[in-house]
Amino acid sequence: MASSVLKRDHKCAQMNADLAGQEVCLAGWVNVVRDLGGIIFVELRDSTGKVQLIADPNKNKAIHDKFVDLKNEFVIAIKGKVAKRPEGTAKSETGSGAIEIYPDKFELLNTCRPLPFQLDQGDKVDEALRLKYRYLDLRRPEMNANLVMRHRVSQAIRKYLDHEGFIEVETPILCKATPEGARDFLVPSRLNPGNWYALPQSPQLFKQTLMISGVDRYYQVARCFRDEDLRADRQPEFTQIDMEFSFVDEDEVMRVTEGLLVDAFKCADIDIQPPFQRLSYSDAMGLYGSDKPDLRFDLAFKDLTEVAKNCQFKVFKQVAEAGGELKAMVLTGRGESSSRKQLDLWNEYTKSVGGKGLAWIAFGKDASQIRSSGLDKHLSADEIEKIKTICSAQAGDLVLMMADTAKSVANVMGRFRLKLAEELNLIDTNTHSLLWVVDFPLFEYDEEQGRLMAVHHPFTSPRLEDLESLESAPEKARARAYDIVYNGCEIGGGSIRIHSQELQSRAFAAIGLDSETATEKFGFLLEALESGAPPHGGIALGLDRIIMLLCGCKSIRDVIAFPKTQSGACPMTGAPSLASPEQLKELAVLNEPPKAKVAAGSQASKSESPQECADIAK
RNA sequence: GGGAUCGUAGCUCAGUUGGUUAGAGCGCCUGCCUGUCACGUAGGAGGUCGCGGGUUCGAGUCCCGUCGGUCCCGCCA
Repeated sequence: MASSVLKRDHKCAQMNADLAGQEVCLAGWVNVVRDLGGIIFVELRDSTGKVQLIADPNKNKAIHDKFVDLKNEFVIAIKGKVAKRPEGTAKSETGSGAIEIYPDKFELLNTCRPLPFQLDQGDKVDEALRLKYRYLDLRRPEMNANLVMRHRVSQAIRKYLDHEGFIEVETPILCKATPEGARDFLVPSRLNPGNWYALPQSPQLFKQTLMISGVDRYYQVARCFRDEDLRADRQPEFTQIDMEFSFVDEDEVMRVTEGLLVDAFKCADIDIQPPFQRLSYSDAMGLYGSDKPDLRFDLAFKDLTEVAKNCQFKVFKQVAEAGGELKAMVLTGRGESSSRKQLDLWNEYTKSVGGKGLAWIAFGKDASQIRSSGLDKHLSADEIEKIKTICSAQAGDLVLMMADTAKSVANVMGRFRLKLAEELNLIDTNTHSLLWVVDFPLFEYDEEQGRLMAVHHPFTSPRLEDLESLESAPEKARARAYDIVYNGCEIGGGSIRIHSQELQSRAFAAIGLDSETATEKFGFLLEALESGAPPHGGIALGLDRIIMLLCGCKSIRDVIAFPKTQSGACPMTGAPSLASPEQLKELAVLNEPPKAKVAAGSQASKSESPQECADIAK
């Protein structure tokens, strides 16, 4: 087909009644054809919107003859006069719905085969199919809008960071594997047989190095790679807004991040007010059972451990004496309306997520009316009154309680809190809750590996007052780390780094990284720290998640142009696929005989014999 | 690694206790229709019930396995 003769001079969204009488040239896709037998209406869609074209056989026979053959998703260009729609036929008062176009020139730029799914039903179509034909999926205005939102936010962020004195620096994709953290993606090195690059889990070490290089403030819209199992909000490759600052403290990192988010949220017409609330990790866990609490609703935990300690109810008392906790949530006004069946269901839920069970007291409107999970038999009236007081419960309220180890109470009640909020519709979707969670512990004991692990990463600075405990009680040391949480989602996190070689070595030692291994893995960093490293710190924001939330999507796949399925496959291209024996040989990669399992949609690889690949292993 | 759930026409789905020729809406094809905007209307084509095995006189339906999608746990500094 010849290239376009007609030259587009307008976009659909520019059409309005003010252009009536003017000649315009538009190009786009046929959204729908409504052929009434005589007159034909064609909806033209481009990246900005839709506009109605008319072919009237009495007015322009030639155009009508061509419009008869149009089908959905044909690509056309037209030139014609804009006309205000006749009285009573306008679709909207303003914009392109108020006008229609009578083309007098027409060019068919491309046809379109019958498609595997209808674009106007895209939101209902199986996601595997959408991914296989992603170009069609993205053609849908809703998906297109997500891409535009992502672009706008990225632009706003770049502009903001430029103003704040950041420069964008690109860091390598082919990196060195790191011992801590997620599983690495590995890339074989042809030039160094048997050696492997790792794809970066984040540009962490490079950005710290840049600070030592005298780059005052760095940022990057950085692709990161982690070979872990996928979730609705996790892809094997994802994008971070990665930042690092020289000569900085927590307050400045937070100020800059807050300003950045203000500008980003503005792209979605959401106004947020800095400074954001700050909550310590221990308060977050103690009050909400989560290190990323959703504060759009309350349901904060009340601590009843004192009551448990002194009561005669064995279940409570034993837990309290063993160092555990008794905690409660109060459901206002649900004392009478919550049925036994409902409470049983909740009890079952808490058990299903690892809890030991739910105790409850329902206070009736009349003070003498109390229902409970048998607690009135084990607790004195005095103790029940005490519970009521500590919980600030009123007549008609329901108190839900759990006794267990602190860790289990936080975990189970934290989840239960979210379930209740959703089930009872306690979340006001118009509120936007942003908060900082601070004072994370520096290390956490890992049962599996039998050693301490860095909670954030091993370059995180301890709080100055906790320096001593690095050796004496490392699990008590708090980190100069911070997470940013939006509506219960972690959208970013960072820390002030260690900038002294001596302290960095102590931190490595605390997680059992001996100096030999540390030197092998991070020798360059330790050397760099000795070479005039400025104090520095930074943060990384999860761009995919932020865009997902701003777009109101349930999965980051909807805001990533070409995402992967839960098994890490790309149904459109067929990645990953088997490598040829020649490739493997050249890369000096021996492979196990594959079990003939081929990733979804992997057409290219189907023709290859797994046995062939196995042969060169010998 | 584990749990849950889904897989029937191009798409979205229905399909009873296992029982005749597997249905609907949309899309597609062929007509008719001059102000539609989910256009209307008449007709037509279109099925490896994901795949393999089993039970049964008989399987879309029951059982086992397997592949794929999604959600979750583990995992993700």
